[in-house]
Amino acid sequence: MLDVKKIESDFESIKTSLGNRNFDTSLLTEILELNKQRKMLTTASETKKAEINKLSREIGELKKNKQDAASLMNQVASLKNEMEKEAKELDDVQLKQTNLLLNIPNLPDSSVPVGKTEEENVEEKRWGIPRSFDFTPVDHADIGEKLGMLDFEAGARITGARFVVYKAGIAKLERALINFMLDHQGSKGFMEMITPFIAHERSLIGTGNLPKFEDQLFKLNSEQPWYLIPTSEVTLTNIKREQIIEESEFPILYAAYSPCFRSEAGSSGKDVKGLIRLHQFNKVEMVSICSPSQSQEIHQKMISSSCEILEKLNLPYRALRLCTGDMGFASQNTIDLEVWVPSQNKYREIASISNCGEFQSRRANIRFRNKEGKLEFAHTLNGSGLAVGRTVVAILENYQQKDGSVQIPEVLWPYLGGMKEIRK
RNA sequence: GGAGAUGUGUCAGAGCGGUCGAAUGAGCACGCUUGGAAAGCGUGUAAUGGUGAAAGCCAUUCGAGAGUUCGAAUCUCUCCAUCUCCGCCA
Repeated sequence: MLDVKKIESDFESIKTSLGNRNFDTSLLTEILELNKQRKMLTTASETKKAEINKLSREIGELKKNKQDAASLMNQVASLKNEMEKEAKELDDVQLKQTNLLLNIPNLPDSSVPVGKTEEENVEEKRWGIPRSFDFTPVDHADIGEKLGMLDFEAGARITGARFVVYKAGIAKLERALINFMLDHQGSKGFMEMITPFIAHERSLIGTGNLPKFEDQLFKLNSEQPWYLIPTSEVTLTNIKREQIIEESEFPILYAAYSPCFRSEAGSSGKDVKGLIRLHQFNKVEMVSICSPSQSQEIHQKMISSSCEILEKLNLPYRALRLCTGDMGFASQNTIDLEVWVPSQNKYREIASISNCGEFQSRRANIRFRNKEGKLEFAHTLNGSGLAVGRTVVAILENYQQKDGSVQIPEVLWPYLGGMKEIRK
């Protein structure tokens, strides 16, 4: 959430910034207008309330002395009437303003390239050389199905399209990757966590998934407004919701494995085959909560940590700095990692690492006490480390053999009881 | 799921419906004291919003929300969380 005071004082630059995100900036004008009303109504109703409070004290005095207070009470009654009307208007205005604010994305950092679409993302790094095959590489879904270890039909039978059943060797590979990734992140100082996989509305507002992106979430049919989490970024970040943190605890570094649930509304026809786009997938996620002065450095740390995972797995990848038009709602600066997918002959997203600045902590009210003893909003960051299903895609495809078997990256051998390849 | 209890500031813990943003401890900060420290003494110790150049003033906040009342931490209702007992389970 943006600071209204900032919108007031830096109106033009914020307008440009959000324009670069393809955002309809007329909302900003509306917010300023509401803010004027808000201030007026606040002053008006508070003045009346002050008067009422004063009279009430006088009434108390009179009553104590057994004197007649009827005329004062009449005065209060009529003041109260007006005050309540104004207070109600104020509530309306405030609600409207908050709703608008909750729908405004974060401001891109000055280092973010300006651009309209993903075409204008900037490649910052390329690592590894895509393998040249002496046969035509098969896509991962076919590899998995031929091995009898990825069962999309069973997934559809149980639940529906975009669900899968992992079996035997590939199920083990998925589990091994989770463990490997958590161990790696742990070695970089990220505390391993297990969080709920269901979160309530306030948490999802905190991270920016609500109110704007409700159609991308699975909502439970429960008494409480509960949702399946789309990523454990939600739960990890909200661990500190409404909390005041001592600066000495910073930087907080968390890592968690969780399944992620996404409705994928609006993506019909995209990546219909295979593991790339499922309603449920596994991910290891990193989250950091830190002070503003630390956040850039932590961002870098998270990026290199995830890069190292790909390097240890010997998977070719590239890093992109997302342009203003392609960045996520809550982010002010995002690096995507894309892994090489031979069957598609291109790089596909496998991680997204974002610095959200104080955008989320304003929504979730995550604050810390700085050296002067004053309260300040913390910075939050999140990043994949990594998407596990897509890592399986990359391993199956990049390590496939002509006979349909798949070699296992050496770093995973200890996680698989010494198993070095997957074969039927 | 059933029964009961509780929810106050950084923590512990008071609080007759009016002068309570809230006693008292502890903690913390500063000062005095001391060769230095401890003890002792003194002072200070919330957030958010409005207004103001500032000092300040005003409003709101005692788990959350609604209500009763001229006036609510204090009364009523709903919800949430925690604890104890019972039931049911992984």
